[in-house]
Amino acid sequence: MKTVSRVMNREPNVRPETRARVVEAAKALRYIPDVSARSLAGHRSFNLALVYNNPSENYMMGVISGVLEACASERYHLILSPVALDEGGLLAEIDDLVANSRPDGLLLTPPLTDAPRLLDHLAAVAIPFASISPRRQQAALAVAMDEPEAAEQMVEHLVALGHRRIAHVIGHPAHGASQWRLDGYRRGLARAGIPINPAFEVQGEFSFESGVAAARQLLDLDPMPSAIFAANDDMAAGVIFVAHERGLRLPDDLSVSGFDDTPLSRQLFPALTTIHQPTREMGRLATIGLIAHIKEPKATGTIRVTHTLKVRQSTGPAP
Amino acid sequence: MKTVSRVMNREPNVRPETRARVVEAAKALRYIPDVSARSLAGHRSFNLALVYNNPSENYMMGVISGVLEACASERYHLILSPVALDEGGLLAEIDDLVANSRPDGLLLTPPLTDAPRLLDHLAAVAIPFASISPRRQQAALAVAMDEPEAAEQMVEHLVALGHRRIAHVIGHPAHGASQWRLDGYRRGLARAGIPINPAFEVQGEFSFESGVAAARQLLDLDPMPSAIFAANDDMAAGVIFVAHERGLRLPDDLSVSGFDDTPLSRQLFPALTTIHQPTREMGRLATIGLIAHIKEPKATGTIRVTHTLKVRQSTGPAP
DNA sequence: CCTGAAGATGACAACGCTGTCACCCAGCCC
DNA sequence: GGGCTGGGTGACAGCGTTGTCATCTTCAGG
Repeated sequence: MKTVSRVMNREPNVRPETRARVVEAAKALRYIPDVSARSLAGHRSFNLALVYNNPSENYMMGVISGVLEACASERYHLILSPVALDEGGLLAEIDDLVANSRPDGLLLTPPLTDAPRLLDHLAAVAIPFASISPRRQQAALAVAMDEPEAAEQMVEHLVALGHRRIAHVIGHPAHGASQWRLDGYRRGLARAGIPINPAFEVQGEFSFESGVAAARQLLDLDPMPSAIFAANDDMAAGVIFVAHERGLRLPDDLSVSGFDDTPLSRQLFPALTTIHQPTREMGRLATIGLIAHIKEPKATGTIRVTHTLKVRQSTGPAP
Repeated sequence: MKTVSRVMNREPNVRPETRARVVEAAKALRYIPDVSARSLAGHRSFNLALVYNNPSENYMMGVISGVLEACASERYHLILSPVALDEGGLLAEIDDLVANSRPDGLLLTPPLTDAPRLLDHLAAVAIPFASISPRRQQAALAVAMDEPEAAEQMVEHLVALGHRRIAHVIGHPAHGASQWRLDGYRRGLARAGIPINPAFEVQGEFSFESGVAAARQLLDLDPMPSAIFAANDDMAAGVIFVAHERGLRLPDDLSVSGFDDTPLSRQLFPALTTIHQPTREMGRLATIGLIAHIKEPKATGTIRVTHTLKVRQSTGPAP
């Protein structure tokens, strides 16, 4: 019995021949270990929890599908935990989650990756977690993209098209990505020798509506920017909306670009130039890394993934 | 010990006074039943599986969030199971799911709600399931909207704006909703005394790209339709894309409408007139119903939810 | 050939609940 | 008052694994 257990769990110290016999017998009998019994006896749940509070459904769907893929191959289950952001509620919800579902590990997405009290709390209860795009690596494991570099590259693209009056719609202040992308934007301008114009940096919060508001503000300026780089696709959609509203031709009168490459970016008119963020891959890698870390606590580190500039029709030569 | 079990499971035959004492003690000791032990001893997993194969991420996110809400309140876990559609793979994946995760019930979304071999299989292995928008009620429990009625109402709206040349982009042939919406479209025309024009019914498959293709076909007609009603929002986005491409003014030259009221519909320009489908609520109700059915197998039936016509800026008076 | 170490195997007791069944007791009927 | 019914309570044996530890086997080295 114990030998079967060893074989099913890929543990060492079983003769290859014995192992083969067990595997064969299991197949013949269609034997599949019972998850409940395994977790009761083994003190682990084979559950991972994906904790999120993210305005963008498209982003989450990408992450989720990657996480699911990895979970399936590692025979773990995924618990989705949408949570509130306010600190009191957040900690209570996490406690609830941990008490009830006893996940073996957590996956955090921005902005939860940087909620100090949450991180302290997780450290206190000693539950391993992996972070996707954290501001700083505080998790055992992190998956990240070079966001400033990507944003800089977007500015470069616009500069190459002849733009000099390039505006930026900043993301939600609580997300690390907002700062990174803003930094990249500024670096891009600096590299092109374009001075920073404070009026061209408008605060948004990653939502479509905030993009609309920012665009109205920017397009009221005189001279108005010839290109607007929004920190995500949803806000870029808001910018495009306002541009259409005002009868501007895109990209002739105004270039617009986004960040994330969500499905939305292909469905807008004109199709949106954006940075492809491999959300699915990030979810997958974070999950695989987390599971490895659970099995072998010294497996830690940061995994880097690469972005791609997707040039579509929403950007063109400066007027 | 058994009495505690009864209290925690809200079983009858415990004196109110005893019950209160148990509840109090549980709170004082922060006692929370162990899920693994409960499922091992009780032969149920407290897992529900949401099985889906759906092109629309927005639709699924709506359903998922409703399902999660219900799961949280009923203390169940959700397992997400994206599956292949081809029959061989599908059944194998379901078997795998059932063998490994032993869910207490399944939630099906279109088009899986109508895959005959899948339904037979589920009946054979005697696992309860609930269907969201099934073509016919074959599940113990179904949640549905009056889709033909909703589509008819959309046509009515267009007719009221003076449109007579109203085209329809049909959804994916495997989805029951496609037929319902087509039926509703035809009923709407019939009621307005407008003859059906076969050239105005173009097959799509619910994707943005198929909407683009359908739109090109429809806008090449002479005379072209003055309004295009697409069977979902993604295809409507495709129609809007092509209309912009051709320099048509919306809604002055062409009215466009969709179905589902996904977030996309508010982010397009002009904002899309569509039918609001309460996906979140449908997910929630299906889940609650399924859990009720698991506890009490004679709880069956169809739950109706109501739609709403959302008039936005993509439809206007006929030219 | 013997010894010892390391590898391989298996016996057994948990793990923390629930189903079953026995028991107790109050209240009711005759 | 005796017998019966049914609600309330709890004892006990699993549920199907894994961790621990004992035992057996193998093989290298003396």
